[in-house]
Amino acid sequence: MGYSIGQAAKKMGLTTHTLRYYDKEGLLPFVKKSGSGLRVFSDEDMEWLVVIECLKGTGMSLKNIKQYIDWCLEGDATIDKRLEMFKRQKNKLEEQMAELQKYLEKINYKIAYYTEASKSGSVDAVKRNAYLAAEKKRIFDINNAA
Amino acid sequence: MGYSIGQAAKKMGLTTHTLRYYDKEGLLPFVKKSGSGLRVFSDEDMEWLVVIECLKGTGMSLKNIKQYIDWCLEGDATIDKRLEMFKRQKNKLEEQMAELQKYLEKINYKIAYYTEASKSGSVDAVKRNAYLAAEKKRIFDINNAA
DNA sequence: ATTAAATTTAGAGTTAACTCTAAATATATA
DNA sequence: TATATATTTAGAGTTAACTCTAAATTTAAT
Repeated sequence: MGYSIGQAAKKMGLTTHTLRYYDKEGLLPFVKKSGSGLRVFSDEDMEWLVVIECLKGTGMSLKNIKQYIDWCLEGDATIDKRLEMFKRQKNKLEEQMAELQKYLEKINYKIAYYTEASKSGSVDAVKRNAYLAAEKKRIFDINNAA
Repeated sequence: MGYSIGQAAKKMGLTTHTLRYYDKEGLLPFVKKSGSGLRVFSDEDMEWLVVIECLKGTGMSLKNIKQYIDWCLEGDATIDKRLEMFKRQKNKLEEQMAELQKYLEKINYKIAYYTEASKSGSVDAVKRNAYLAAEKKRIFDINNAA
């Protein structure tokens, strides 16, 4: 009915070192210890880890994640702060996704460029390809609108 | 017809310190110096910076970015290596985008959860909301299929 | 009951990517 | 031409997030 730190780490794709580090940093105040002092992760604890992973994966620092967890411990008085935090994180995430979309366009250009270069065995010919030159200007020119 | 390091930094949203650091790490072998030793960034150099930013923004280490730049300096013999590198980076990027999409679902759940909690002034009532409980199980349960 | 594997702690060490400093030189502004 | 601002270098310092170690204790496997 509970997971050892090793089992929890495996489920989350983390190391036990990392989980103990998170605990030391105050990110896992909800994880209980057994009579002999071993950490026992419940299913609910695993859900906390999923939230931590989500915030970390969207670029939040461990310090700010701890802030959120502290607000949770404080109770209902912090509900609006937590709501605002997730709204801000959603905005940040949507900006990240838009940024990645632009990176994808650049990488697709490079793949097209090097695919042509590979065919002809040289980049010189590709530099005279009008379509790729126009795409390059559109996608990479720093003086275009951001 | 060329940018100073300060102008280049401003255009890229970086600091001059960072550009000099990149240069020291071998990422900017193409940037020329003026007669008196000042770096002069051409438009083409700015395009290199855009590529570096793209690779960095999609999670490539500066060390691996340098590897790519070294291949470019080596010439046509490395075209296929460069093509494969961008294909790998595209795969990585698509995985990242899928991951962010999943994070967005989690954050949207949290916003729905705390919006309800904010209305009632307490999280307790929300925990009895059947729809949110089902969504929580679907979105956060570690034992569901990844 | 042995043995092997996992866990505990405190604390030291590592890594990547900056970030800053100081003193000298160069460039732009009034 | 003064003065202010920008740039140069080498090298030191910082930060976040791990990552590892060692010695003791606990748990699981035979």
